[in-house]
Amino acid sequence: MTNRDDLDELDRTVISMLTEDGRLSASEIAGRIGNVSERTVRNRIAALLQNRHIVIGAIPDPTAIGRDVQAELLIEVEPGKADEVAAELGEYDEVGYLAAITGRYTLAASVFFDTNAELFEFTEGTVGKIPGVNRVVTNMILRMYKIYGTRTTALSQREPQPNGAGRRARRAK
Amino acid sequence: MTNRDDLDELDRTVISMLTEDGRLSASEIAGRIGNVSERTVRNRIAALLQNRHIVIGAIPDPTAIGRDVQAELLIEVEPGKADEVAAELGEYDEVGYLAAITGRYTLAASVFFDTNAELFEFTEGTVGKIPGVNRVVTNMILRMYKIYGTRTTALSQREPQPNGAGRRARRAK
DNA sequence: TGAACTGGTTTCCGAAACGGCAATTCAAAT
DNA sequence: ATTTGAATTGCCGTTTCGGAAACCAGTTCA
Repeated sequence: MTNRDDLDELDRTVISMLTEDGRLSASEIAGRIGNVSERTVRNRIAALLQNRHIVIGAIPDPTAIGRDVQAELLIEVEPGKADEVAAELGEYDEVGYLAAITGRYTLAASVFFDTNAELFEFTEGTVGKIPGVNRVVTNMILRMYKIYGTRTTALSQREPQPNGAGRRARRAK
Repeated sequence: MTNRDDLDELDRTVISMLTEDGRLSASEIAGRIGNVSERTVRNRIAALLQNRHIVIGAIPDPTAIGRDVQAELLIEVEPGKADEVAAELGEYDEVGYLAAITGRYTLAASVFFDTNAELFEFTEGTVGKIPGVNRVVTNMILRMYKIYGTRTTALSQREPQPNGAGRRARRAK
């Protein structure tokens, strides 16, 4: 299982660096920190991933990839069935965020679709029919500012990364 | 600026693979796809990053790193000031998610803190005092199931990644 | 029609990073 | 002080990366 509270200073430093840029090399990280061998950093990263303290992944800007229909769902679930319903919802990769909360509703979720029809089908046809779901409130997301700690285009109108090229593709294979 | 709708099939495929594992090598990706040179994949990735279509980063499991106090904020903002307030809130890295929504409230946010005191200080001292903010509703997050498309420990009780070591650190440097 | 152009793709290459292994060092326990 | 389990480190062959130049369409313009 995942242990908490067993992260030391080094782990936290590594995590915060990787949060900024998940593709940083171990040697780069070690270099910035100092007094740590590049090999150790590599070990730590491997362990962090292995224990699922972190996950390294690409976070697409939803609108940039065509998922233009975004919504926040508030779901009222019959008492005692939250975990169950959540497990079911978690299976859909259109669900980007899902949590149990206090207050009027039981679950809060962020969902991304290509079309309104798909969203409707999801709320009505899928969520609404899960046993234990008593109510589903849908609030459309008008603008996404930040998504998992990462600013989206709505907020990041700053300079592009000082990275590689900036060409765009036209022909696919 | 960030262009949308200029992603072709290859881009989407690459993105979906990187979403699963942000550390996949270009050659690995190219290999799985076929008919594409490893170099091209590398070019595409560079472009995707450069245009901010995607961001690759480590996504820490909040509870795993000690951010045990998580909450959903619903914020009512004076008409016309949503962007402004959002820009301000987006600066805080305790804010992991932020979006403008339809419905009773203007903004929805997910925030992570180490202690209740910090959360309180944030809602009362920070958010509450931003000009244009009329109301702040705080719902505690009792359980996080999924965070940016990635299942958290609450849902991911499956096998660890077939990765490197599983040792744990004890001594920091 | 064909030459110049443009922009992505591909190849090539040296430098850097990675993964596995074994030796080493450290800290806690006896 | 000795033992012991675990993390750190160095080493090495393999893989991956970054840069530059050649390559190849499709497009524009004479």
